[in-house]
Amino acid sequence: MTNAAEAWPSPRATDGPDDRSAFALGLLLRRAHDRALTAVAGVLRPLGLETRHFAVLIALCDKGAMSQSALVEVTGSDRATMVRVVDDLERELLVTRGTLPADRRVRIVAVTEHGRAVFDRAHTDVAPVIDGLVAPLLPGETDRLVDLLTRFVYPGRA
Amino acid sequence: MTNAAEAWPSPRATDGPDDRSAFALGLLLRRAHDRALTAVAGVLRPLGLETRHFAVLIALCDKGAMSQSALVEVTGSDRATMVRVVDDLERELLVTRGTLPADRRVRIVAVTEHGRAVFDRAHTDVAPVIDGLVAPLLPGETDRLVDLLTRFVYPGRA
DNA sequence: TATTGTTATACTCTATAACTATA
DNA sequence: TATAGTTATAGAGTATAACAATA
Repeated sequence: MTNAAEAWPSPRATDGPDDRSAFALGLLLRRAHDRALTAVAGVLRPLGLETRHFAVLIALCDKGAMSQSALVEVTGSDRATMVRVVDDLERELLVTRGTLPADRRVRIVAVTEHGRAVFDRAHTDVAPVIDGLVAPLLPGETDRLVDLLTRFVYPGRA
Repeated sequence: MTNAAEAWPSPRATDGPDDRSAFALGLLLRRAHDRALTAVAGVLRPLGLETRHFAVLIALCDKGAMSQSALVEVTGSDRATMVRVVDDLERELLVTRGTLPADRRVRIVAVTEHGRAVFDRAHTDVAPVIDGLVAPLLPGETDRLVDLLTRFVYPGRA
């Protein structure tokens, strides 16, 4: 944190919570994501997980086994990355790769018991960090933020 | 960057606008940022700009000339990256690097007339895209989202 | 022909540290 | 000793395309 104010005669050379225009929305989203990523990644690291592994575990524990292509959709990553993420999880025995008889191209990824235990542990560790992240918001505003972001990300859905 | 065309619309991969828990906040922020980045970057590309160049131009046009370290603070990038971004902008004659007599280590970055013209053009082109991005939100909700994100990103400020 | 998953490769980004010139 | 800026480099992340198996 440098004292940008004395850097030049610009009245407010510090950064920009004052700029409320939608124009800064992209930058705002980047910083928000960065803040959340840093905090959550720090908690997951001791468990040997990265956020993308955690994202896959969330999907699997929340919605059940699904194909890798479905996981690609849910997490928004690409299929090449998903192969490596599932490789990692499989190596740690957190998930298994099964086959779908109806379509033998598809690999069904399912969480193991051990995987669910690790997820529960991660869940427990991450929860207070999330609470800390949203601490600047008033009660109810977190749900509001999640609601707005959800509708922003998934247009066309109610 | 993901190809939204492939990820959407999709048959029914059971993905997650239903999960409203704060747990998906990180993933939600990633997808939201990705969506905004893809859209804005597409508009800026014909102008020879990337979003980080645009972020610097926004700061300079909005708050006036400032040092590179101040730009690092505003944009949230690191100083090594900022050197290259300012290099790019300087090469295109969009900004100039000046010196601060009081501290000759500091390089004051100022937007040129040409730079401001390009910024205005970019601003004009990006505005409707932002409007399109926030179209799923009701009137007033965009300001609400920006407000919540701002307080999320800059805790400790009113 | 199209799609799922896989692999290999190339490219971009970022993080880091070393270096200068100033303070 | 500390800071602003610069440069070089290594590592991680991502995109791309080619490929095999299946539809």
